Amino acid sequence: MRGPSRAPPYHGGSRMEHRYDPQEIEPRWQAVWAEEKTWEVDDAVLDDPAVDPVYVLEMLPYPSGEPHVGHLKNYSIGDAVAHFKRRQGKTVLHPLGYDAFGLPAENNAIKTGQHPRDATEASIASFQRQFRDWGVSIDWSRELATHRPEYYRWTQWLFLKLLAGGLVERRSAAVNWDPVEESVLANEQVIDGRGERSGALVEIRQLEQWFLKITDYAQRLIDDLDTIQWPEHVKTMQRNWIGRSAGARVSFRCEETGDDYEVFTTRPDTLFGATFFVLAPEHPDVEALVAGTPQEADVRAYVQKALTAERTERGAADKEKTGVPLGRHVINPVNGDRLPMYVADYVLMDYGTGAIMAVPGHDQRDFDFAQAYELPVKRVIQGANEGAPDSHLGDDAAWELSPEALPYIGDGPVVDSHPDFDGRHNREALAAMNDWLKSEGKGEEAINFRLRDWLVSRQRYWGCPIPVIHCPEHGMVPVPEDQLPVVLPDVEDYKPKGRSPLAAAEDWVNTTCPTCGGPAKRETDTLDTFVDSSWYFLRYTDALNTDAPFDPKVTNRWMPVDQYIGGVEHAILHLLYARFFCKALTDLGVLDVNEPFQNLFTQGMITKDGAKMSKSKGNVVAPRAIIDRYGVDTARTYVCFMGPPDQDADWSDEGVEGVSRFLGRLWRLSAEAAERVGGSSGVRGAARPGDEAAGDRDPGVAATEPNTVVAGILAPESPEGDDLELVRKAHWAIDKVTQDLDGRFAFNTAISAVMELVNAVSSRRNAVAEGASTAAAARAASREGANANDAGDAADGAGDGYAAVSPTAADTDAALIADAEAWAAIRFALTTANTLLQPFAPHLTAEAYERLTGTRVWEQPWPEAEQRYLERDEFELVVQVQGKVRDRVMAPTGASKDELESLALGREKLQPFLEGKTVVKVIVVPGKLVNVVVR
RNA sequence: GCCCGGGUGGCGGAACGGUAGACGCGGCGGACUCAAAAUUCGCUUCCGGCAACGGAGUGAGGGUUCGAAUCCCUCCCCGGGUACCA
Repeated sequence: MRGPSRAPPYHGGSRMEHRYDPQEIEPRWQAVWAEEKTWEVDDAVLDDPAVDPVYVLEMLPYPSGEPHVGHLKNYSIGDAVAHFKRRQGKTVLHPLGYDAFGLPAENNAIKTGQHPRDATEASIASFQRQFRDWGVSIDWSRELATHRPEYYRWTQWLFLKLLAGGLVERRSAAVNWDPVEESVLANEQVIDGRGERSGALVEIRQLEQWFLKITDYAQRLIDDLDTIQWPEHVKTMQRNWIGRSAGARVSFRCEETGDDYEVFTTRPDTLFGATFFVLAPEHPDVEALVAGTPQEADVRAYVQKALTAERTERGAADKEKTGVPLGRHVINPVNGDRLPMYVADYVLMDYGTGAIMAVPGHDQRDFDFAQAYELPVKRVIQGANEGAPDSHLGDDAAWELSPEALPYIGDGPVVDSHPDFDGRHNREALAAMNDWLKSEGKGEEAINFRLRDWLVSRQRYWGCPIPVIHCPEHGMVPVPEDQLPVVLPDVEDYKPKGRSPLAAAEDWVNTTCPTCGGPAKRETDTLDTFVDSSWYFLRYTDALNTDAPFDPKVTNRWMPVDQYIGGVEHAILHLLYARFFCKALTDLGVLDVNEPFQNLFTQGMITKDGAKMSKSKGNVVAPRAIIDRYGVDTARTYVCFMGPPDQDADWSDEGVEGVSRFLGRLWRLSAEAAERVGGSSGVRGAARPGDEAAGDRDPGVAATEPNTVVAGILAPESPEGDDLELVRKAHWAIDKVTQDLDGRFAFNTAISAVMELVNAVSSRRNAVAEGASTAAAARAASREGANANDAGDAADGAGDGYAAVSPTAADTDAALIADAEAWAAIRFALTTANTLLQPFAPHLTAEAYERLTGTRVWEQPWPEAEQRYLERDEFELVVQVQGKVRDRVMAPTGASKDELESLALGREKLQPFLEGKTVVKVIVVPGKLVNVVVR
């Protein structure tokens, strides 16, 4: 029936070669990449000015047990970006490491006695194994782990730089104490008054702690958000967290003691409305103010209660206002009013000055308090709709000035305040009031931030030791640089008992003072792990440097990270700290990186059955299980196909199945096409068992091989008919996928475009293989002027999927040629599909591409769509009446508006809708549609 | 409460202000097979109709426009962040 040299007919999986076997393919290509160190990049390339460095980075994973599907999604996205950039000619840095210090390993140690290092190293080994199995294109030569001395040595070094630069402070502070973890927590780690990890109610304690002065950078941390491309909601979260408020600071003098109390207010325009004054329970002067007075006992009792109250309770905005009078008074500097002083827990010590002027007329909280304690309420801002003297709107009830109208939070004219301001709009008067305050020496304009300094000390074992020595003579002495690292000692007992477990390591704690050589003790607190992860991305740029954390010449060239990818859960803490670190180190001359992450992509969470995955719910999807079953290409492609990658998506086993089917189809078609038309002889790369395909080619077909090279892909020279359509589809896919990948992260639609292409290939292939060669033959014959009827009949036969008649001998030659042309188009389309899918499924596409072309897909430049295949000489014109689609008709691409209009108006299908109506207007969108407006 | 997102078939989701529902899943029907699996072909928003076709339709209600899922206003629901921040 067919020529003896033909490849066996396609039977979908009947032959070994056609079976998609990811378990066989994937390790083979991973071995090639590992062997050739394909993804390693030498910093020396940076010396070449022609090199365009791109830094792609996923957030540092915390290694615990096995990686989960969130990691899979993270690296699937990041790796797609890295591959895409490489193939666009960039030199890509794509490293990986481990955030290895931290509480889970330590808590495990407390429970089991296993050294945290051992547990951590075991987890790292497991993570590393999986990441390698995932085929992620990582430069493993730069791998790091924050718990290793060769890394934390430089964490300590940087800490000392910050210390020398005045950005580290040790001070006694009211801190969040987690009674379960027996450790201090940063404000950011307290969620609803409970420890982030332990869930225990947090207590407030006064302790000596280490702080990094991030507040010095508050303004810059806000301002520079404008210079980076991050999701707007992440920027907003950071802005809110930093919480900049503009207002004024004003001093109130205590009538009885003569002491001044400064307050911060965002509403200096309501100063004249203050009717009382409140201190926070933690305010250091509270005790002294009432000492020896009749109020002392009540105040003490109240403060005691307030301080021990649970934070959740204290923090609730709808909580009833409570407080106690201090029996003291302050004088309002602007009008001499005598204001009673109170202590009340609705005033917080750690915002502003811990003291407020209370303006119940224009503040809800002050108003609530005033109501509860029957304090006077004074209006100093006129409501917009209230009591306007020049009212001309009649006797509307809203115009009445009623006590219910207070508190009035809005804006309006200033009243009953000061002759200079009364009658002016409050917002307008603000600046003048600030000036006036300043000239009168009563206060001044001020900015206040919600952001607090970063508390970095932890009374825990498994962290980076703070490299400081306490000497009885010289106080706090930094460990000299040449004595770094201060190595974390081994201890017997990991359980914190209100102090760091390190305190028990006596041999280690007792040391000598670097200044005087006398006996001294080491600092026993360790650093918050967020410190470790605030600079790791700098270390990658010069990971093997043993003389410094990094060489700024190298680091500055790689930085900033061009594309950072991770979960939104780090939107505030990690990202803010890392930004602060870079700014501080830049100011200290260590570095020149103002913003570390130029572009940020936050991936959505993968849920299962609509819920967050968790062991306790038993709804965890293990990447390992998916990969064992379907291969990693399927897993990676699926997580990118689930939906827009920045959105949450629910895991679907059927969805994975669908992607697996798609890859299988691409594989079989590619394998068959490679066999049909043959790959190039220059096969290199991974050897595969039973590889005989390369030498097993049809010489007849080889003669008609395409010879046009388009962006590294062999393309048919002048395809026709269905072949042309297929080639068009391939170029359409190139265009679509390129746009979707280029900064849009529209991976789901990119993959669906490749699916469309493969579906088109499949149709064409079936038409050709299933006896339709008859049709092709006839088509070829008809080009040579043969009988047109034959062509028609044959084409009909093809439409049914059967060859109605046996091809004649004369037909066979023509059929061979037509067949070869079809296969050339198919091969081109498949080559394109593979090259476009490579960022998602690097193993399958490497194998298929090599079979199809004899070259390595990852070494190929990203393809470019050719305009001539994107354009058509006809398009489907949509014809609307009153905006409703009534007809569609093919129209020439270049047609003028007039031509399109008359074409549309002449359509028969339109007539019923035009009958008895007058055409008022015709809208013509060239290349798109005609809309007829009738009346 | 405030600040961000988001509401589109049975499901995940596509749609520069211009054909709503690409692609995938699921479902239904067919081919192949002794049979099944795998593969493959077709149909699949809803309502009416054998069909051609017609009508409705993107959370609800209004508006702008020749034309709105898309832009504007009001409201409802869901998710996230934040919350006595003066």
